[in-house]
Amino acid sequence: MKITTKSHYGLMAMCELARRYGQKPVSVRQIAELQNCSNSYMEQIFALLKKAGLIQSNRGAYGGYTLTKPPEEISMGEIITTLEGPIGFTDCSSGDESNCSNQHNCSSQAFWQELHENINNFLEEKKLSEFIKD
Amino acid sequence: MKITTKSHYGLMAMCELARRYGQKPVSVRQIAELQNCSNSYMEQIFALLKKAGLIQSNRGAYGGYTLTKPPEEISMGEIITTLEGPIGFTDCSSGDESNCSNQHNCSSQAFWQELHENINNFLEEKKLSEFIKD
DNA sequence: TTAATTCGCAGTAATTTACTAGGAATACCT
DNA sequence: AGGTATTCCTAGTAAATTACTGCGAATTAA
Repeated sequence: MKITTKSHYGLMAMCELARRYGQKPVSVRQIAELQNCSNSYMEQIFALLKKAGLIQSNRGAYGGYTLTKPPEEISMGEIITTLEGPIGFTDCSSGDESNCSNQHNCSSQAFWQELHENINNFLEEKKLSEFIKD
Repeated sequence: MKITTKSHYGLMAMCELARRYGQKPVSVRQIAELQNCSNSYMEQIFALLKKAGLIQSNRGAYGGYTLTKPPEEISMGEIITTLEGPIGFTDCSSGDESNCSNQHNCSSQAFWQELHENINNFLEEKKLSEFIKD
């Protein structure tokens, strides 16, 4: 149970955008430099966040990215699932039991479902605004 | 944020052992068959669980594995971290900030730590006994 | 002694991660 | 109009991890 660098970089980037919410767009380059990350890789992360509707872009010189809504309205769940993919633990934990080879005796699927819900609830309640420094 | 098949199989196996707690040892083969999993692979999973002290083995014919303590005293956290490795999200989330390239502005590490704690607490409180069928 | 089992180690194919690279499209500024 | 800074798009790739397979030795109950 690890998270990938995409979430790591991506969340830091979202925090930076949140710090500058309401100001001019921030370029990928600025944020990539701040995090010792290559432009290309950071671009891909921003593309995911944009596709999910969390940020919007301005192309061309002096362009960059801004949040689409205030940091109070962005949940950590939105960010993490965008970057990490849906939080699923087993085939059965998401409701589809058809792939479960041990349907009759399997009591562990109930656990995966509870864990799933616990994490999702936590992530939905936590908002980006709670993690802005200064 | 996915779990691996090791946890999937391993937890099911632990549930089976829990169902038969106090009875004769259960062989790897029996459990592997139940789950459409190869003996070899299941053996490796059992080896991890044994190394962690969660189960004990009896070698030779009519041997197998049994839980080392009652299912009420085995937390899901013990099982999951044994099979999945320690639940760590970033270098900084575990307290060591030395690898964090953006120490000064980084407010996201606080979040990883909170998530970490949330999951760990959940896993520590949940006991294997809650997920025994019949 | 035989059969059933754990134990231990080696190897490997498939998948995922974590990038790198290059160029096209767009928009601001002079 | 031209130069520069940016997003956008796609392809490729090395390294790591996952999910196994296979073999053979050690052990033990019957």
